[in-house]
Amino acid sequence: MTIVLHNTLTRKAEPLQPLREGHIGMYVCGPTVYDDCHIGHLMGPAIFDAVARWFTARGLRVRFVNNITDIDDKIINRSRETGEPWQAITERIIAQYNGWLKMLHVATITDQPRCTQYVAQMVRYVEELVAKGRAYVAADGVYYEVTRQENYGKLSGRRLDEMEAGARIERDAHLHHPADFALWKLAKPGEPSWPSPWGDGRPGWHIECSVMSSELLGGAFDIHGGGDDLKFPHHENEIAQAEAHGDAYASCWMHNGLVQYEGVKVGKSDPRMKDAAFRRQFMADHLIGTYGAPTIRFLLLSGHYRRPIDFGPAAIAAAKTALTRLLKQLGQRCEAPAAVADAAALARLLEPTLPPQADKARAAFCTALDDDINTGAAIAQLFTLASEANKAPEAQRGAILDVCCGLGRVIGLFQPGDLAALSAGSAAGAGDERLGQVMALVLELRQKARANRDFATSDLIRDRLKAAGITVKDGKDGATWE
RNA sequence: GGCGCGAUGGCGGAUCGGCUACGCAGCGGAUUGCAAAUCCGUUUAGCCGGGUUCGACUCCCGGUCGCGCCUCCA
Repeated sequence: MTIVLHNTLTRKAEPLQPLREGHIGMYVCGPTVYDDCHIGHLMGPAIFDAVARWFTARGLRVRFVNNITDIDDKIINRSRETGEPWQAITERIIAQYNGWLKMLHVATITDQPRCTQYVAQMVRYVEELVAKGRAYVAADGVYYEVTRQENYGKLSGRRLDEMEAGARIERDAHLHHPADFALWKLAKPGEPSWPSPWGDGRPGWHIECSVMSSELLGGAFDIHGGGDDLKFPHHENEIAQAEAHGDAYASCWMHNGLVQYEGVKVGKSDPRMKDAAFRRQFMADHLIGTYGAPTIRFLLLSGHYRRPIDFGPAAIAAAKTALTRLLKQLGQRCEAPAAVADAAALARLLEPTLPPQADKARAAFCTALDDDINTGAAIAQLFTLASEANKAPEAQRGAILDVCCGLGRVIGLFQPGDLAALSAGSAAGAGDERLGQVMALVLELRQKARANRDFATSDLIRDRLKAAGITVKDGKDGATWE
């Protein structure tokens, strides 16, 4: 077994070689908590949850750190605009964020450090950078000096002289170089602040990840993940700080593709975002409320993590249809409690003898995930397994579906309650008990009509209900509606 | 201007030097009183021009187009 991962730093696929035998330290940049969660915030955790789950199934012990930026200019500004205390904003959004992660079955995060909990360590870290002559104190804070670094820009593949030529970097009088960035920002009156040798203030954005990752995972760790948009400047600057500090930092960098709409990235300053209805399409509450959390997880995993994902309504609806079909076929076995699969659990799934085609699909599932966590190709094998189950003799069917369900669960699909979560969005009012009783009566009367071969009455009932937005389905165990 | 990524069937989206990806939609069939649902089967590919090769969607070179980053972003 060898897991191969694409490393952004080397731009090559490399075999995963844990720094510490049997263990993986993984750090994934989390959100700045100043506003309601959108799908971009959830993408990283969901994707890297699948990564962590696969590592676990392959016998590795994963420490998965996902930080929270809970102090930042945006938070301060929001508080000023709304009057809500900044701590109240961050607490509220963190609770919301964790709620969504739970619904998406993100279960592998082991640490969720907050920036404000590590300010003392950050101050110490910055002091060391200043002492080493890699940072300098200016009028409004402490800055990292990029020109003192040999290979600044190696992650994103850019050079300082080229960047200087770029028209979009504005010269700031007190910076030694336009690419220098803040390690510590001195507070203006009324702003939240922490003490430091340079005066009260708050940490810069990039320093928190360098500090928290090394605090929790050590100065050298296995994997650093995040959205593709963080490659520069955020991750580049993390590397810069860590190297100046004397740390090896992350061996492998993984970047997930970003949210798109009709082929174009949906970003913070996208002109389309000015339209409230457009913006709403990407909010977590809208997506999860409309399509169900399992659909969103499924969609996120149905391609390759490095590719962007288009969140057009048609694509999401297709994902929902496909997932619903699988879940229905798998049935009750998805409702059993599911733990994150370890090596023993995966071994149990690989053990049963299956018909050749199903066996091939099962093997292909693992191969796909070993190959840079190709969840899309892996999911395709789940469909193949489901299809093979239908073709197989009755006696083998259950065994194939058990394997299919089990494998899906390895990447966090097919969890208890998923099918219900999918229908919850569409069947408005289904939870109404009185409506349920009325419907039971209506269907009973219709059944009587059908028994008498009075199809005119039977169809009248069905058509009228259809017009009212209720679909009647005759199954072999009686009719159902939704 | 610099750096990087991509171009696959009606749509989304993988793999692979010769063998069905897969899903959605469509079509045909089974089932059904008729539908729905379900199941089975199935049509439609690989930007353009060169090259390597017995053979390329797959490798190499060139072009075209699209996208991302170079500023806040997950």
